[in-house]
Amino acid sequence: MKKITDVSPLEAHIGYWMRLVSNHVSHSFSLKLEAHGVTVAEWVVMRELWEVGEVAPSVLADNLGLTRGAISKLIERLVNKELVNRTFSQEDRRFQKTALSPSGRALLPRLAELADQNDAQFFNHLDEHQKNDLIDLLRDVVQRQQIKGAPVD
Amino acid sequence: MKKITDVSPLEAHIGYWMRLVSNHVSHSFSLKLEAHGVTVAEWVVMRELWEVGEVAPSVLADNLGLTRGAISKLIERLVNKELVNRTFSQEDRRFQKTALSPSGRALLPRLAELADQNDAQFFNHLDEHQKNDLIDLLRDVVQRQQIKGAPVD
DNA sequence: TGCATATAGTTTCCTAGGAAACTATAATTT
DNA sequence: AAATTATAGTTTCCTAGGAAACTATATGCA
Repeated sequence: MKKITDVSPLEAHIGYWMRLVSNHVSHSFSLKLEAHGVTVAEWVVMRELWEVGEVAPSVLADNLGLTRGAISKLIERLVNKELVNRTFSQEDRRFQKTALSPSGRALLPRLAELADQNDAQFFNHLDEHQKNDLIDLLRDVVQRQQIKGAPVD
Repeated sequence: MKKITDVSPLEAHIGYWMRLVSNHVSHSFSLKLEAHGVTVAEWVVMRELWEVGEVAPSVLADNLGLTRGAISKLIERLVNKELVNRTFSQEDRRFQKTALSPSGRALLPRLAELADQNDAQFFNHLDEHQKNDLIDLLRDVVQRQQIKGAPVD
């Protein structure tokens, strides 16, 4: 029987171990990106722009699960680094479009390579079967919990 | 063969899915804790104090992988909420000891229950075998990567 | 004893994102 | 046409943690 003051060990929770691993995967990646002067959030935005081409900041916010304030500041940073170009609509002056600049497009595959390396560093000791099972399991959680967006940090 | 501008899909990375799930597990837990006026970082500190009893802030910092500045502010917040007691050493006035207050000790099992519920919400559709395999896999990564500390956010 | 060094903890500065207030622009309603 | 409402994006305020400077205290060594 379970006493009311029973406290289960932290290590009994899957979420505990997953956060511990995930934090380090993310931190390790951020160190790799740092050499290129890019943060993880900036990488995520750039990667999304690589995928979708030229879009409004609000679309990025929706796709990535960020607020508009956050995207606004991220775009600002990326424009300052000349990795993203911003163009303003003539017809409706509320609208912008953002897209990777030539240098952003040139840099992205190199950052993607770092992402590959980072994932390999943490998970390549698993065989293909284990990796697929794990991804399936995580995808299943995402689907069950109706998780939207992308992990930005 | 691999062209230099090939960019692997985000969804191919285990780290991507793990971060996505982990962010939501953590966020969901933070919402549960919010009802009790406690943040995830505060929970982690309280949970550690439950484990180790009365210790110096620096020990908490080491155990949890936080900086001393961060622990200092966390302790301050927890003391203000009267969940933690702080005592100053007479022999060596540089030293403090921190411990859960009576109300902190009373609250902790209820928070632990929320942690159990949260983990269940995300992972209880897995059978015991799957859960154990997953924890083993994550533990193995932690061990291989020499990961120390605890996930605080 | 006195000065350099080590230690414990705090404070300041910086960065980052969310919430909400705000600005600018366009569309809709009356 | 004027006023209201909706939309896109920005700015401000707030919180939080890391890095590093800083304070206070104690120890070691000359």
